Amino acid sequence: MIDIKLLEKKDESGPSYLDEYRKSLLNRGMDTAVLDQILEFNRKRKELITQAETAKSQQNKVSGEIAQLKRKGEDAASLIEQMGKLAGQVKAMELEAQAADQEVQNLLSIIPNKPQSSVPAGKSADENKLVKTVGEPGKYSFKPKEHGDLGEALGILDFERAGKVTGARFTFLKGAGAKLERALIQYMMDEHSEKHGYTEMIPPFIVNSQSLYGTGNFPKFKEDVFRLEGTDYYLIPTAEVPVTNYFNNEILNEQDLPYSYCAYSPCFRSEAGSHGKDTKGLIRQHQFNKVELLIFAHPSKSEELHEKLTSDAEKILENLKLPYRRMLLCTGDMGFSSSKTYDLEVWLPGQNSFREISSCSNFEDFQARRAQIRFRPQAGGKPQFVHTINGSGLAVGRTLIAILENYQQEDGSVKVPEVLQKYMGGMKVITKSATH
RNA sequence: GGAGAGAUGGUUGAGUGGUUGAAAACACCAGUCUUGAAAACUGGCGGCCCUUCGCGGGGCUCGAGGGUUCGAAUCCCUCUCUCUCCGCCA
Repeated sequence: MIDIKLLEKKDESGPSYLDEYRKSLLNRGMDTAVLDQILEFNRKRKELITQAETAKSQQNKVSGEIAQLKRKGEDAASLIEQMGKLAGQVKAMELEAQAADQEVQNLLSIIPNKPQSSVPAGKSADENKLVKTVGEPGKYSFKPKEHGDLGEALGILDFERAGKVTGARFTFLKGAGAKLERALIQYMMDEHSEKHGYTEMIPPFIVNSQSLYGTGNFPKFKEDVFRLEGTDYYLIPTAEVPVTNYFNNEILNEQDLPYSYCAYSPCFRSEAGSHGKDTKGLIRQHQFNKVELLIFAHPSKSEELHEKLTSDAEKILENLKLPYRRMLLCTGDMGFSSSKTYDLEVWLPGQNSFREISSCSNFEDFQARRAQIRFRPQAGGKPQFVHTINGSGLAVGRTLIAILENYQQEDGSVKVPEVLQKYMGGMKVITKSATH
């Protein structure tokens, strides 16, 4: 949620927040008429509130007088009758004011965050900016295979049976594949909690609609999540949802910031609207594992901590010796709630391309405003919204893909990255004979 | 799933229809005292919204949402959550 007060603020000296926000909507390829509607509804809302509150003030005053009279044992019948009429009017005015407020909230909840000034304007992923490339794609004396073919041949991935048991976009991991997945989770959690200062967390994998609203998934992207029928429970699309809402409706102490968490969870996505996209292999599944990094930051520190969080995620790729690049997303490719996003893309020789493996965003106060997460400045001032930052550190399924494709050998076996070997019981190579 | 109890400010905890936004204590902040700290004393101390340049004024808020009433923390209804006992269960 963006701050409506900023939208209303006029700036004599330069372009106003409203002007800039309007421009950012255009950069995302969106219509800006909604802004005028919001401002108009808000003007109306204030007018109605003032009206209703004047009447209520009168009501409170006379109620007090009635109490006085009664206490003295005097007659208050005429005042009570008079108030009976006023009570009806007050109710009507309140309803009107509430309706206007609801309009404002509804419209406000479907407009995206305002990008930071360092975010390049652009319509699509083609206009994202390359920040850096780390590592060299390996040289192969043979044609590298895709992970799906490799995994099936090794007997560690089974797409067909998953299709039978559940449906498309699900997979069985088996033998060394299951072990590798587990090793990756373990390794990432250890690395972030022991070396990067995050507190481990395993959140609920099911949340209510309010939490999804808090992170910005609702109301606009309802169709992306799985709902448990007949309930207000939803399978989480990412640990970001439960963890961000961990502090919802709380006022934190300034000196306790930042709070940093690394959270493991499976993620469930309906992938509505992606029919026909990435149908092969593990790239786009309805269920996948992820280790998520999340920081509740002081506003003055959020940019710095966004950089740190992104580097922390990159460290995993570097330790696994996987070539990757960091992209700065342009306005058109950025998520709804984000003010700035870096994507980390890992090199996949089997597909001869870079694919997203982590997305690290600074949401500033956009989510905190929705979820009401604040801190009290030490000077005893008014509570302020914290900034939230999060990113995958990393998507485990896609990391497994990257390992299969980057570490494959001509005979179809796959070497185990050195840092993972101790988590794999010392296994150095995954071969077909190792599993059945 | 059955039976019961409960939800009040940062915390504990009073309060059952009329100056109760809410006693008290603790915590916290500021000041006095002190070389400093502690103790003691004094004062302050929820959040949101409308209005005002500011001082200030006003409204809402006692788990959430409705209702009764001139007036609700207090009465009624619905929901959520917590606790105890029983059943079931990894």
